[in-house]
Amino acid sequence: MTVKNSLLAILSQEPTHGYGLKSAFEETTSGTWPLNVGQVYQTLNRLERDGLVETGPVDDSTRQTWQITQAGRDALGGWYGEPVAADPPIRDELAIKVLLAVATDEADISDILTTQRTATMERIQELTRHKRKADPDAELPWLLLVEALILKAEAEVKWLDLCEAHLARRTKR
Amino acid sequence: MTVKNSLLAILSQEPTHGYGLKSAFEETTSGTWPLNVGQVYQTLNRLERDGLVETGPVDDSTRQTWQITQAGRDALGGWYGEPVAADPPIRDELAIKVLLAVATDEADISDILTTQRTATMERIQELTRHKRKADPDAELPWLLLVEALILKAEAEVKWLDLCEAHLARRTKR
DNA sequence: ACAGCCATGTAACTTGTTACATGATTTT
DNA sequence: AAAATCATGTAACAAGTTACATGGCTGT
Repeated sequence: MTVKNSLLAILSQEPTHGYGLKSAFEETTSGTWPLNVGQVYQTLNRLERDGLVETGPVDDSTRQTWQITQAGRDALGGWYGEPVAADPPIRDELAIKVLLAVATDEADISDILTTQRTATMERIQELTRHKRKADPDAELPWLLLVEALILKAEAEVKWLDLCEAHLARRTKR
Repeated sequence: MTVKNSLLAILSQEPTHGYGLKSAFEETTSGTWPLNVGQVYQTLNRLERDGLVETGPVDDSTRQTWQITQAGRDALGGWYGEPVAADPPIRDELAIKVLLAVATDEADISDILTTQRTATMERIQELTRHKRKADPDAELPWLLLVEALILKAEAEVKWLDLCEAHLARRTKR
């Protein structure tokens, strides 16, 4: 749903052609989430099928633009109005992996935790470098995004530490 | 990939029949992530197609079991050995939503942040109740899971606060 | 007898994604 | 002239998910 709603959000501003949607999405997310153009056209067809967008005027007499319909605006309003779903929480690959490793008594559980922590801490370092370089006036979206990624990564490291503590405690007895 | 690898992890212990895989997965994740049985059979067919599992003996002379192949063990080892992918980071619906709202100058950006924070804080309260009730000896996986969800939710709230601070600062000038 | 769970399986569908074919325009 | 980017579109596939059909077993 994320890609669909994102395209609707961009189209809610002005009619846009396919490639323009790709560019706008990647600009807005500062290149963090690349979007294959092919997927834009696929998604537009699906949105049209569902009556959320329709073809608009041809700009420069070459490019086909798409525009949002009222149903599309309603759907977008619904997306903005509802908190992101947390029930059931979205599948957390790391949590599932660790829980399965614990449940199946996978020998290398400690290795798994260490490997993940190393990777995540390196990531935090890199993100922090980006954050220091970011200009909060000119690049507010980029800064917000970097901060989101850092906070997520930090939460992950905290959890990995908790896991180790629990497991060490369990092994001892 | 998560469901596929999860089934491999369970099968790495012992051959299991379809419904047993569903039960084992839900038990391991303490019911947090329900798994439709139909999906188990679908996934088993795909794993068989890829040579990662094969049909095993029929237990009780009624139920068809499945067992992991060497290729399956290799794939599972790869999953355990690699940190979960962070490049590009997995799509964060909330971050994308907020960034798009900022970029398109969506009027209700403050509402979006408030709605999300309210929902997430309620979630934290509920999770904290679960955490207090959990017995760390008998229910270690459940406790770990609850802690993961709490840490994630807390990071989300922190980020929402940061967003508001940045936006307030921007509006002022 | 009936409800509820255990159990298997298939069909259909959604979302996301990549690979490919094709060509115009722009930059070097 | 070559390379890069802009631009559109289709085919095919991967992964997740639901709905449905079907029947056995178990406890009340």
